[in-house]
Amino acid sequence: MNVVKKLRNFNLRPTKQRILLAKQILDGKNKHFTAETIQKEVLSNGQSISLATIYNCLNKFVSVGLLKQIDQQGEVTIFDTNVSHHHHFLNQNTGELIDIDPHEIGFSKLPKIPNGFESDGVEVLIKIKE
Amino acid sequence: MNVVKKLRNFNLRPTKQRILLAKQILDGKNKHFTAETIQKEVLSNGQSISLATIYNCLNKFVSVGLLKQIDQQGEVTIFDTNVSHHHHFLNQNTGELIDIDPHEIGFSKLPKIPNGFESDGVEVLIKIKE
DNA sequence: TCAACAGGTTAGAATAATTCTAAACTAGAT
DNA sequence: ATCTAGTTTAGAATTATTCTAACCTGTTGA
Ligand SMILES: [Mn+2]
Ligand SMILES: [Mn+2]
Ligand SMILES: [Zn+2]
Ligand SMILES: [Zn+2]
Repeated sequence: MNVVKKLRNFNLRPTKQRILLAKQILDGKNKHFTAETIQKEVLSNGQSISLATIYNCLNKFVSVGLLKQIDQQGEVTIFDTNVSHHHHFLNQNTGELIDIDPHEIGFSKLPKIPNGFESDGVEVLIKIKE
Repeated sequence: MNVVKKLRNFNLRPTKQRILLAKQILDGKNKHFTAETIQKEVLSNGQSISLATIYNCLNKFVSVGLLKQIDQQGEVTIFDTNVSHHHHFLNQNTGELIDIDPHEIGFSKLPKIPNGFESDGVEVLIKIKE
């Protein structure tokens, strides 16, 4: 079981629930999802897991770097399986996020970071509409 | 009363509450604030206004373009009196936003907008920490 | 001028995403 | 097999925001 190994690599006990979630979301494909949508997927798969556990697990996954958390527009937190540095299109009609490879964006000018601070990442959001 | 004129310009009835808020936030200085922080300011000024009204007014102000709404990190909505196109530093230590003039950022490369869509704005967020 | 009404305000209830509580369970070590 | 720290869970709590529905007020035009 590959997923168990991955969890162990991140010092996470491979519990039934974490394995279930990891199989669901860490399958190599990049996804954006919410806690609720994941629960629906799991339930419609005939399996079950509490929402509290999903939040516990997803937050844990984020804290070890298995997921990224994206807070944006409105009130639901979106999780992102693409933990490498990248940017997003935001489809304003649907709320859907689409990854943008960092190589597709180049800067010719950037502001100086305020004194006493250091940069902790630059995120570009390109809002699009039909 | 300048504020009344401004409200009228935006087809907003200059009610007591809107005038109070407009004086508080549309004083020419660029600010980022939440509904709660505005209420605290108003109350500590000896005046009073309900939170529902603050939300009603701020949302109205946003819908006519007097304010911008910024949803970011967590659950409180931040309003921005700078309605012109600009970017932000996000102080990760405090959650504070700092405006970045669009002239301070230049792009040497941007991705092509997906077919059937058009760009509706590019927002850069530079996360900083001490 | 002022009645009429569309639009605005408000307290408090409702909603909804997320976190907390505290009791039951389990993975992994010895 | 036993122990323990870590995990899961149902349901309660929290909290930002919106809704409800009754009351109020700015504006207008007779
Ligand atoms: Mn909102
Ligand atoms: Mn959160
Ligand atoms: Zn992404
Ligand atoms: Zn700003």
